[in-house]
Amino acid sequence: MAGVRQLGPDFEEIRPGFVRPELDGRRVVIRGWVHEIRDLGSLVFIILRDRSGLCQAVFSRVGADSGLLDVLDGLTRESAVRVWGTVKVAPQSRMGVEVKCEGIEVLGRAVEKLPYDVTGKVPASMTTRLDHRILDLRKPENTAIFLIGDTVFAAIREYFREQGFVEVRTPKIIATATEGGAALFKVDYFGKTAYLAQSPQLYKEELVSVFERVFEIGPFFRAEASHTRRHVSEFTSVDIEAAFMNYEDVMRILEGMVVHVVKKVLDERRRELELLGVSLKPPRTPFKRITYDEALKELRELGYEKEWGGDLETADLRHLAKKHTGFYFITHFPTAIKPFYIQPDPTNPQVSESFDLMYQWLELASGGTRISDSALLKQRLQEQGLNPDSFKHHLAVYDYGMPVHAGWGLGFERLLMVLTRRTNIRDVMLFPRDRFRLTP
RNA sequence: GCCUGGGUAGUAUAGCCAGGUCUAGUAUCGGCGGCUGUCGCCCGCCGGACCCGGGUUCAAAUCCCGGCCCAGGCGCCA
Repeated sequence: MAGVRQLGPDFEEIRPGFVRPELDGRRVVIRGWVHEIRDLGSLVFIILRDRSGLCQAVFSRVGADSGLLDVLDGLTRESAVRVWGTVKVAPQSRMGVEVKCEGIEVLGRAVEKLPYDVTGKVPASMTTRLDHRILDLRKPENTAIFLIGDTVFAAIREYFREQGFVEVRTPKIIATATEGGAALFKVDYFGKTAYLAQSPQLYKEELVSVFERVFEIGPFFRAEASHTRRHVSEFTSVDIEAAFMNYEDVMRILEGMVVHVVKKVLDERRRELELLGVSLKPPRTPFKRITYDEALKELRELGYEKEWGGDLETADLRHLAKKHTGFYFITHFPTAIKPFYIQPDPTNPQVSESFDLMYQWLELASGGTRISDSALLKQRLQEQGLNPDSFKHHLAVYDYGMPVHAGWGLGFERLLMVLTRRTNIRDVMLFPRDRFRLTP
């Protein structure tokens, strides 16, 4: 049976979440953390927890030896313990089953006064929670977020393998800004100035000329002084790049990935979704697609006049979200507001073969067809005020047979926010780094 | 970088506008005692706080100035 391991003829090891009425009468050993203690005098109820769930252990003080009484008297919340006893169906308990225990051993003692209320009876501010993040993560609903995240990682990798993509890792310490735009963190690199990478963009493009289809899941860094619920300085990006594809091809790959991820989470993380109170269903494909021009028209209809050529601002996206719920694409942004490597539409170079994946007003991903022509790429670099000399290694690759290619980058944590219905990105990061936080 | 709001026991808050009745209230938490069916256990007793510095005033948690720290939003972006 899942979660049960035979230890010997008399005792099996079992995890708290796997204690079920069907195991009535089994002699078990359980390891976990003390989630709650309800001491009624002669009777002591201890709720044990590990990431699999909770179970109730019952101890009787009547007839217990002094050693057991001492351990029970000194027991603290959140201590790591091992208990042993017999599983009993217990109609008088809400869980319907409990473990009638004979013994307990403290494996790691927690102090009496914990830095904040781990039971959740009293809410804690984000600052307090993050200052004591390990304790905070032990709350079942917080643990659940990262168990779902684990499944999302696995589902993404599985999907790309099926699609013939090769997982790669690109440098995170780089010599020059890759795209301009976002501010970079400067680091001292043996006396030279280097930067933390803001994206794998140029490397992944180069790599399609070797592997055709690549993807990377990795950390990237932005030194923006942003202070919002959806920005952090270190985030996880899911990036793909594929040869012989255009923006429409990679949009299909992107929506396919989202659907695969949702299905997998529904399959494997039902308990965690329930714990979070989230009901999910796989979105229908294809996702809705509107062009930048159509977005401006819709904004105008909603009473917000916007001049052609500017980027869609947060306020605009919030207005658009009234019409577009769930996932949708905005395509064909003006070439001028996109990075230099985005392919202009050949029939109308003012607009580009680009797209953003939105969830309501939250931007999840952006991508497009890339320029594969060396001369055009140089021209675009210059038009954006960048110096082609500092891109000479990159440009050289375009002389060695660079195919047509396209790709996108998706903010992993933003996707996890959507899947777990969290409104603050810090909730879905183990140890977030933002403008004002560098520890723990 | 800019704008707005905030900092009171371990945690979360009330009090601040309209200074004195604050010996700073409540919940949770922790300690001690009681309880054989708890499941946000319950009951009794106890413990613990006004961010730092300066100023105004007979009197400051409350008003003013400076500093430090935090939250949210904007711009930018994933």
